[in-house]
Amino acid sequence: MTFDREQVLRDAAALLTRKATASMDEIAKAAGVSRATLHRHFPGRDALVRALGALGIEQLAERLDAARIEEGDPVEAVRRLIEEAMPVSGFLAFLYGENQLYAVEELDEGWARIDKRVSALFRRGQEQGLFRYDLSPAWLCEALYALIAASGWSVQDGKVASRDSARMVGELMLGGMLRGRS
Amino acid sequence: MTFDREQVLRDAAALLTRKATASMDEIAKAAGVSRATLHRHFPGRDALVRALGALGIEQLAERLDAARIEEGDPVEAVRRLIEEAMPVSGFLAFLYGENQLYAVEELDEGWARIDKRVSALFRRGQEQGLFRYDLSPAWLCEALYALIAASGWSVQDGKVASRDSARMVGELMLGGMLRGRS
DNA sequence: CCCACGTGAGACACAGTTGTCTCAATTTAG
DNA sequence: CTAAATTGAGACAACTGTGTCTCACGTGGG
Repeated sequence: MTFDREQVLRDAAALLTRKATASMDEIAKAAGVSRATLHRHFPGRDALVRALGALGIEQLAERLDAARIEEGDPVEAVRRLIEEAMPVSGFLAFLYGENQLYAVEELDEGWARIDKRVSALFRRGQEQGLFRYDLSPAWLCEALYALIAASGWSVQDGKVASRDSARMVGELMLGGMLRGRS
Repeated sequence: MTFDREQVLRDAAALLTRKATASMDEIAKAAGVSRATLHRHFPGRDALVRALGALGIEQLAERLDAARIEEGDPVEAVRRLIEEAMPVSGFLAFLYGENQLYAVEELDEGWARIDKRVSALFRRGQEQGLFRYDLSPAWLCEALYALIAASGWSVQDGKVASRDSARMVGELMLGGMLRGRS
């Protein structure tokens, strides 16, 4: 049967986010392949972790592109960002978690680029008088990633319905950061 | 010199939250003791993890008590809760993260009790017409833990000033969940 | 000053995991 | 149907981390 590299990396990210100490054998089982096959495609645990980090960065960047966060009304851009990020919340949780499974410069750089774009969106909203100034863009970024990751876990744990998750994150996040409220 | 059990567990929690794969030697170094001493006080990695989980549960419960979250105005109770939880955000991040370093029933039970009290606070606020109904207590709990944990990391990373962290969490959280807006 | 207690350092045996390899079985493509 | 490609299973060597132990050293109390 065919080896679905992307699916294996998704499964690996999901497991490693919850159990960073998972062995290669456990990862292989979670991905539905054998340990030998995993080793054929990734020459070592380190290579596997780097590959899933790189895929995560790539897919997150694609989601930001799809959300067109540099365009239009910042409030709507934040909503689109949340909507688009949900399907890759597993990768976001992995990358954001900084669980130090990786210490790869190119992943740090990739993450920094993503963070910069999101931070710029929050700053843009503040400059337009839409978002509160007293909540720093740095904090708003951290909060957003934490809520998206948390919602991914909540969906996985059945605590939140998948179709509700973007709205729940969006309402809480935007409700807290919009200006013009008491 | 004296062995400060609580400080060692705090240091261990801080390291393990960021690096779940940290070895006993790394944990010992982070705590400023030798691996032999760590093994003298905790008969194994498993015992250490259980001990820090138990301490975390105990201290979080004490913080909830100090915050008196069952009393008075729910909005003020949430503020007090956030304020009191900040000093133990490291333990919260560890327990909430469910990184599966532990699978100890008594820790799960302890966490479930804490979660129940926090959930009851959100429900009480909803019943009094103060908090939005469309954001479930389950989600509000997850979001709160995620934001408190994130703020702990942000302080540690220098992205947020320690004195600002409770306010940042509180404004975002309460701003998003209060009724009578937009 | 002396003794008891506790720690750090390091050695050592053991267990688990990793990485590699081989072979049989399965799948896929022609 | 056949051949090539790929996978699963398991063996094996090497490596890492754990848990235990011993000894020397430092600290504190009497």
